[in-house]
Amino acid sequence: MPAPESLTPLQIAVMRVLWEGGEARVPEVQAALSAERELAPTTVATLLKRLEKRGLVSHRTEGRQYVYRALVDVDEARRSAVGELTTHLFDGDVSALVAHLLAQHELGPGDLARVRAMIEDAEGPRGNETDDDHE
Amino acid sequence: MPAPESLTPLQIAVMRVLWEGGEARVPEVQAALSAERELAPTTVATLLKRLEKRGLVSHRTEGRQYVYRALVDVDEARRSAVGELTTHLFDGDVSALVAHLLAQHELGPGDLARVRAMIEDAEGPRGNETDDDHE
DNA sequence: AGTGTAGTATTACACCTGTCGTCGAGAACC
DNA sequence: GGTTCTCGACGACAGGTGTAATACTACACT
Repeated sequence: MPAPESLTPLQIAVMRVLWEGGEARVPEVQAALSAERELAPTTVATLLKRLEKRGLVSHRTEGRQYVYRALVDVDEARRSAVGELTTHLFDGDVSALVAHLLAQHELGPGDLARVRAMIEDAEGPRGNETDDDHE
Repeated sequence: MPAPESLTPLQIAVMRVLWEGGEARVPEVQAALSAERELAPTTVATLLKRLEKRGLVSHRTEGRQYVYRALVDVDEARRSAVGELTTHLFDGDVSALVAHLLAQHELGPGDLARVRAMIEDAEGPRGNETDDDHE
C-alpha cells in the first residue's frame, strides 16, 4: 500500500477523522474538523478527493453521498512519518530520536517511568535481569 | 528564533550542511548535497535565498560570494519537527511515540539497551530509587 | 581597456496545497 | 410539475516548492 508520503497536518486531521470513525461523509469530517478550523464543505470535499487520488482513502456511494474510509491505517502513517523524521533529522538513528526526547525534556517524569516499563517489557518478556533490577 | 515551521526534506538537507559546517557557500552546499541529489548551483542558491527569506539562515558577504550560516540550530529544528509529529499523529502524547517505536520494532535490540540506559540515566542520576511520582 | 568568468539576481514553470465559488443533476417538497 | 435543496464535479486562485535557464555585474587577466 502506498507509503503515505508525508501528509500535511490538515491531511492528517482529515485522515484522523476516518481512522476514528471508520467511515465518514463530508459533513461529518467537516464537523469533526470544525473543532480546530472552520472549513467550507467544498473544501473538505476537495481534500477528500485529493486524498483519494493519492490512494489514501476510498469511498463508496450511499444514495447521493460519498462515504469515505481510509486505505492506510494509523500505524502505517505513523511509521512513515517517524521514518521520515529519523531519516532526515536524526541521521536515521532511532535511538538518537529517543535521546533527543530525553535531552529536550519532552518526556515528563511520568512518561519516563512509563517508557522504562515499556522497554523492560520489550527487552525481556522472560525475566532477564542482567543488571541491577532494583525494586 | 522563528520556530522552523516544518521544513521539507530538501530544506533540511540544506540546513544540515550548514549545521555541520558552520558556514557554507553555495558551491559547498551543492557539493554536500550532490551525494543525494545533483542540483544546479542556481537551484541551490535559490533554496538558500528562500530559506533566508524565511529567516532560517542568513549570510555575510565575502568578496563576491555569500557565506551562509544557519539561524536555527539542529535541536530547535528537531524539537519543532518532533512536536509536530507528536501533535498530529500521536495525540500530543510523547510516550505514545515511544510506544510506537517499540511496537513497530523500529528499535533494534541494541537500541533498546542503549535507550534503557539513557532513561535510567535521566530518571535518577543520583541514586533515587523511590519512584517519587509526586502528584 | 576589453573580455572572460564567477557569482548573484531575476524570471519561469509545473505541481501541490489550502480555500472556495459556481454549476449541474438528482432528490424532496408543495 | 415546478421550485428548491443537496451533493458532487469543475474550475480557480494565491502561495510554497523543486528545478533551472537567463541576465546582470563586478573582479581578474592579458
